[in-house]
Amino acid sequence: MDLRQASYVVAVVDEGSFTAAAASIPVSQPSLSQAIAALERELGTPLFHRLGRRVTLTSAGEAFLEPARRMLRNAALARAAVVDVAALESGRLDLVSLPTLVVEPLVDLVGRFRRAHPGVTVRIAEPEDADAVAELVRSGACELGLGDEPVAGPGLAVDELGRQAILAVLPPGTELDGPTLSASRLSGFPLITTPRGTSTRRLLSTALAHRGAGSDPALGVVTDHREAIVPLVLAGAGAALLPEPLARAAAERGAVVAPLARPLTRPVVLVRRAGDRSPAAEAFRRLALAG
Amino acid sequence: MDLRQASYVVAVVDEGSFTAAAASIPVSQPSLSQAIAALERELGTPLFHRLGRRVTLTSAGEAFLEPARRMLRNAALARAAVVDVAALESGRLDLVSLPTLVVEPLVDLVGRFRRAHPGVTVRIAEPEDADAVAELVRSGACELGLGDEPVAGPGLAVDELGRQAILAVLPPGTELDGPTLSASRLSGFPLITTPRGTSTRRLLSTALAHRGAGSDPALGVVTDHREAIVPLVLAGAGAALLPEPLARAAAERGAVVAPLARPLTRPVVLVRRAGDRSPAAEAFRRLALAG
DNA sequence: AAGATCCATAGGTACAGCCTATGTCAACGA
DNA sequence: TCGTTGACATAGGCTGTACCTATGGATCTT
Repeated sequence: MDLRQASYVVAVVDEGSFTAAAASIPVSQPSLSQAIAALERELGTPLFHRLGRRVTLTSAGEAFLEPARRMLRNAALARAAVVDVAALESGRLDLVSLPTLVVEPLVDLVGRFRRAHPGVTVRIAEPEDADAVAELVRSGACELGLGDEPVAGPGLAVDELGRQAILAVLPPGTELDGPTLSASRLSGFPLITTPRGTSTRRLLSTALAHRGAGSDPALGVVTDHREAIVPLVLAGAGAALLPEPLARAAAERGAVVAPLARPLTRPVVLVRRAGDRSPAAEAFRRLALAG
Repeated sequence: MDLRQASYVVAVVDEGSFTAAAASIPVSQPSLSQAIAALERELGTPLFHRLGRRVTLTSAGEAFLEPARRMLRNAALARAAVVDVAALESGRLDLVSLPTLVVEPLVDLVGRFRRAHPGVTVRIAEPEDADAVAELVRSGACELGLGDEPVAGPGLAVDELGRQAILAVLPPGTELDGPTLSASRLSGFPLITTPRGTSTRRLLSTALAHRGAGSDPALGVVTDHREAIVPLVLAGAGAALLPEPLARAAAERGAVVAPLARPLTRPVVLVRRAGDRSPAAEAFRRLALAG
């Protein structure tokens, strides 16, 4: 017996005739006939009734069919399992992440992934703006994206990994009149943020939105240099809204940090193409979902 | 991929080395090396770490192993299923049965078996005496035996198919003094039976045993011609003890039939060799156990 | 350091699978 | 009724591959 012979038998059953089966494999009809005849000779009994121009399974053929299908399925499984493992031992995983999510949680995830699969090179792309995360994933330029919006476009799927609190970061020495900061008090500060379209800027707009529709915050500094925001706050240039991990780091450098009176959080989501199932991407996703 | 290649991989894992695996298959060591190398080339990744004089599975090999084992198991299953079916479409089933069990239940079982498996020739042997049923099965001369004793000798296994009532069969016109017949009343009749060693004779001895140890019944006629017993009773030559199916038939021909005061039954058992599993015998056994 | 052991490689032979061409038989249509 | 069509079987030739023996190279042991 042979995987080839078994697959020929299955093909004949599925296609209904030797000729159609041979065409579907593809192999010549005589080759298929001979292979099945050899199998029948080996097993000592016919698997098909030849009825002139029709064939049907004998009872022996019926008995053969299901184990043969399982055998072929397991052959495919064995092959796929090996290929998957091999793909996790070499290859590349392209990620894209909002800048504010790189330090937390991305670096930890990448670290753990690299330790589990040292053969896989990880590349982390930087998006042009907040919408570019989903766009890079959609286009296939990156396999997975880390963002803060559950963008459920066609062909995209998202997993929420958790939520981050958004905190106000104020100049050193700022006096607080309570454990939290009202939005109006916040807008009393000159605000430091990044240009329109960035996720940091969108956070700010969201936080101040209830003050009045369409009114822009009073901006103190707008900069492309994200890494300058905390130093600017420390230098007294104004206040900023930052995700908790960045805000905590600023607090250690002397900034005054406080939650907003109306607590603000944002989701951390992993974006992927719905159809894609590359082993490396799948392993990364499982790792991210596990914690 | 190939059943052959997969079995080579499994053999290497089980034997611990290429050389030992090759010896166990058997195939030459270079052939096995080449076959595995070809498989690794096809899959695109090594399945074994070659560590000088030891080999261990790679992670790809680990992933390959279990599906491969299932695949091979299903291949064996497919082959066995076909062979089993084929054996039920041609071949022979040798049975042996006590004469008193041939009419009931054997003929019905054989009838149903033949209808289900018309290609299988059934041969029914006649035992020399009651012990010969088990002996013919033990020796392999017959595959299955129908008897009335749960003989659990070494290598033999039995299934109880049910129990038969043993009834007294009395000459026409006999007056009964109740719904049952006492053993002493029975032994008042001259008794008709078969020679020592037969199951019919043993039944008689069992029924009368409680009257007194060792005492033989008062025998009227002892005959090898089992089919003569009922006519002899009808002719007034004496009484007999017969299993219910035979007794009922005698009653229709005029005999007076009554159960014993101390009800007597015998088991109907199917005897087989413990190890044997011929498809025909197994099919017959299932049919018998199903009722 | 030499021997033993194990896997890989090389070279050659035989078999097995595939192909094209053709034969045979059953169903269908004129 | 007879030819046509469609489907499986058979024949012959070719190629690839699985097998073998012989040998090489590396590692562990004595």
